[in-house]
Amino acid sequence: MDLRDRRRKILKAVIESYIDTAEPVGSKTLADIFENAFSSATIRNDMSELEEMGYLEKPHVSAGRVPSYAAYRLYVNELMEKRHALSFEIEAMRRELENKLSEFEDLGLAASRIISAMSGQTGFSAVKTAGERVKRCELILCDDGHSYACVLLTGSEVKSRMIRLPFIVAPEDAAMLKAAINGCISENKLSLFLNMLARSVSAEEALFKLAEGVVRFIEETENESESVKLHVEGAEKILNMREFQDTRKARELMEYLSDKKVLSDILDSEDDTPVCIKIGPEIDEPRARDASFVFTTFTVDGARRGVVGIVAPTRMDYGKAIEYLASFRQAAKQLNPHKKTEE
Amino acid sequence: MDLRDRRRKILKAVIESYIDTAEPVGSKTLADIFENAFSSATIRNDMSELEEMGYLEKPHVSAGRVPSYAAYRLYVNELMEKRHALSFEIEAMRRELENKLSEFEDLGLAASRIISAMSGQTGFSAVKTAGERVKRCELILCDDGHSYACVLLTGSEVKSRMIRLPFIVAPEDAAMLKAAINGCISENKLSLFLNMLARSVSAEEALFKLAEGVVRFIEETENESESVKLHVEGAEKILNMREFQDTRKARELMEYLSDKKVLSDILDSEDDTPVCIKIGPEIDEPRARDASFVFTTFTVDGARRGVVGIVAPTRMDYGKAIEYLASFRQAAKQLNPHKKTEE
DNA sequence: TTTAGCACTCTCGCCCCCTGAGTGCTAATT
DNA sequence: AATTAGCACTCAGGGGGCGAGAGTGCTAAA
Repeated sequence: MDLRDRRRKILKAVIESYIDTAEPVGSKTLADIFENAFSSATIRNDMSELEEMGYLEKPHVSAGRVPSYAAYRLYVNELMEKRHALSFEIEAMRRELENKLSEFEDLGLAASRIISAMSGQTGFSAVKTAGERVKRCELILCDDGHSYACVLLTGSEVKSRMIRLPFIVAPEDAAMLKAAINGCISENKLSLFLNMLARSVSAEEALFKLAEGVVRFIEETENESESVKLHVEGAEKILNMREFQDTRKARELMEYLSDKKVLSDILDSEDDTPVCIKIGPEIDEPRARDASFVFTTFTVDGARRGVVGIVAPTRMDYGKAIEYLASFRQAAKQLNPHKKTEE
Repeated sequence: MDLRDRRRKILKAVIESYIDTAEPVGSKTLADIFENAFSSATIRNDMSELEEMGYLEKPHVSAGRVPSYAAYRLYVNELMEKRHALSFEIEAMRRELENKLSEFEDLGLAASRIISAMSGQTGFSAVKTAGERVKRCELILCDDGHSYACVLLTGSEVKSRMIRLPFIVAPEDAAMLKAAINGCISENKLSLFLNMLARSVSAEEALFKLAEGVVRFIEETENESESVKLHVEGAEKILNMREFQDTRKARELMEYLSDKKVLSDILDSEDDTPVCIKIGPEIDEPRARDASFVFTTFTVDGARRGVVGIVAPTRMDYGKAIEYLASFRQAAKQLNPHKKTEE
């Protein structure tokens, strides 16, 4: 039995036991786990070495050992057995995604709910609607005769809104308005157009109201598309965890999670691995010291991009989390009807 | 000084002091509040009467008194001084609502966020999109030449979705498809139509895919429209409160709040008062014993209806909560461009 | 290099006591 | 009859002391 190897085994066992029970792990417990292949004294020696190397910590002198953040990092990088997403899991995820997506329309909301429900942990998502411009608008007269459905097309999305008017606008006028607006969109002269229109018709007139509504909708859509939307779902789940029994810690984490600005910093730091892991202090934020974030980017329709992930105590089950997220990523890809799955 | 009157004053003072400090209130504190208009002994006598009447409770013998649920009920019904929504507050709320609404599009999400942010408490919302049928669909060819924006009109809403196709569908074919589908919508024969179509063209064909996409979108929209969507925002805020320092209580409440089914029960119980209040055990749910719900219905555009409210400990500031919600209600009404505000 | 044995340390739960806040009752006062 | 002063009583909460149990590090033997 190679010494290095035994130490790695011991470290792995400590981490896995701690993930499972949230209790510090003692030498005797470990000896049991290894069915006394080596004695508790041997294990004590190794553990004391591992402590010096910075992988283990003692809450106090007689409490067994707890993995350090460095240990978790080593664990996810090297020690952990990597499961890979099972096809039936991907399939379940895909169905769920399809359902929820039509139920919510909001991609981020759907993503965070699914991942939270499936993993039983707190889920989060950030979706940045890439800063796209509106390319074209359409106006559709509604059956009530005095409302128009305004439809905007960007490169990859449709958005629509009802514009209600106090009076009737003739379809011909609406058609003209549409043509005029579409003409101005490309040249970025919408507000100019609105000013011009204001001079030729009264501001009270329905046609003007319609124009105003359309222009505002376009502006809002373009502005919105630059923003990032964050969701946190199932926040109560992390409260069940041992480490957040301490009310102060729980509160601080909840606060951090609802602080959208800070959270988005983490997500910006995404690297190129499919599933990214941030362990405790790797996020530069004291309130998140005891939590880890596991997340992945995903695409739907090849265009709308997002980040979805799981927040849990640092002693979370990283293997499971990675598995769920990989499944989600795959599932989202399969939703895309006009591209083949690559990976 | 009429005795009845004094007792009411004392009860009011107990409640308000408790709302403020979350500490049981003793006779001496009260004597101070009344600037020794009556002695602590007198107050003790009255308090003991009030206790017998069920309005006050003792956590233990030497801890001062705490209002009972009945006391809060009496307070909101009779004792409390009713503030009314200030116009500048309504105005601020309206602006906020306009912003957020365009930012989120999701009415419920916007409502819960606004009310949570403004009140500094946990906010929630439930929006039922009244079970409306799709009346008409439109298809708009996108610039990429092989995607169609599918737009659905119900009586009061527009919904849109991009349908991407692997191949090109000729605009004439799309126009025909649209006409056919619109013909079938009113007679509820969509699935029949799809079957029929399947017989005349291959299921692989783009036209069929398009038809399928449209029909699915219609079905989803109609199903969705019967559902209720719930949001809870700023859940961490209630954790700051004294009464939820107890982790078990906090967890239970959070659990209850994320249990969408149960929460919707409360909301169904809305009565006809503009702002409805449910105090602790008035909700038949042990996990919510220590919380009160203050909520109101609102309408935007005269059509989309919802419920929005505040959850807080039973000792919340009911006056403020009511004020915020009344403001919100007003603000939502003013958003509606084609109806005059009535109230 | 591994293991058995042992003394040592520290947390945690328990009990006890003390203090302070607030009460209820009684008797005196208005 | 209503109010008030005075006093004995109760009880939660904090602090200190104590013992049990868990786990360690060290030493010496295998």
